[in-house]
Amino acid sequence: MASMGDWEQKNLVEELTLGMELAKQLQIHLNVPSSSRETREVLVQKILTSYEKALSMLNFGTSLVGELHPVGGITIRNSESPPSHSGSPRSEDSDRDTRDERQIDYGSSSRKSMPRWTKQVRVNPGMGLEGPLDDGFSWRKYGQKAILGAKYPRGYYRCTHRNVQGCLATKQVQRSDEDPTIFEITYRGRHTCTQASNLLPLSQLRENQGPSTNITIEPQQNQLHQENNPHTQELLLNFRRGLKVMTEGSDSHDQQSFPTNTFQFPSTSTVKPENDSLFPPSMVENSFVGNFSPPFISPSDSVTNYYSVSPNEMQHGFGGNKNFQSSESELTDHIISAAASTTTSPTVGLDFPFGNVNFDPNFTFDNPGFLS
DNA sequence: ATCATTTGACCCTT
DNA sequence: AAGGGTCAAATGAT
Repeated sequence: MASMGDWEQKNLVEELTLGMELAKQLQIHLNVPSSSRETREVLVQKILTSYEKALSMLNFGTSLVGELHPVGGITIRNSESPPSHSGSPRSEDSDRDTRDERQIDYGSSSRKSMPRWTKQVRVNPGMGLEGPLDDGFSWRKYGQKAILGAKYPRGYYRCTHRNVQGCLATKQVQRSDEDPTIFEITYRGRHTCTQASNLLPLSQLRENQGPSTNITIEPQQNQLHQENNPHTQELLLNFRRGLKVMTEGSDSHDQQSFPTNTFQFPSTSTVKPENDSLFPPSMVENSFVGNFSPPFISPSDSVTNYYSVSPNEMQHGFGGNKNFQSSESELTDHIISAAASTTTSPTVGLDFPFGNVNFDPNFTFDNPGFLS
């Protein structure tokens, strides 16, 4: 992978270390009867966030694999093939997706070589999404264009910090005309902005490691002007609280290569609701898809993930899942799901190999083989 | 006043 | 040449 700056690497190590510490705490809490479930869930969320951030820093190959079965939550599907099989009718785009990104070149800044991956998000009709389920990144819309053969226009977003920090991450949101409840989101490029790591300041996290910590991954000031709806905040809070971690079928997948999966809904985003053509009010009251994107980028060339989102249920919980994609992208190792903390399993299943891992502060990610 | 979105024009890729 | 992607001025929102 491209050389990583010292600053970034240091942050990464810090993040991973923090995740480990949190995991240990969780382990302790699991054995303490007096520990509330909420506390545990908070820890889980922190862990997930921590690893999420680490992955984001790494621009590591994460892809959503497998299925999620929250109580009406989100279904995630991953596919290497164009998404037409799952509802998207626009083979042109899909073809292009698979065509352009045969080689990933993280070191190059050329647009062509930017990593790209696609996921699909389904929003069950009949309810509006309460708030911006976002990926922790701020997106700014810079264009919208009608696409040949598509009923709905495609929205173009870039990282808000493009100018300030030169972050080149972009995403496109395309609503499926066959199934208007499905939105195809294509991510491109890597977030180089510091936003990702600022979402959950380490200092803040560490201050809140006590038994009665509250959610700390709350919107930072830079987003306050954008989404002040208390209801929205509450929803996001619920998302976080509802996060559950489960693993499944995690037979023997190289656990040394971060078999973690995370999905987060940081309440930070500056993306506004889409216009009606893309996001009818009947479906989304607030921008959903516009904000719904994980802060990670898959190194695989064209990965399609499929989310089925039921906003009703999402009020109770949500979850996501992603895996590092090795050569076997079919693997469904770990599933992270979020479900209502009041309606689902009261326990958190954590099979992550957090055991006795220690991170060497001098560890270098240039280490050949680390990522392979 | 500042920042985000909209939208037509322009550029680039195929 | 056609279509997709981006730019940037106009407009809107805060």
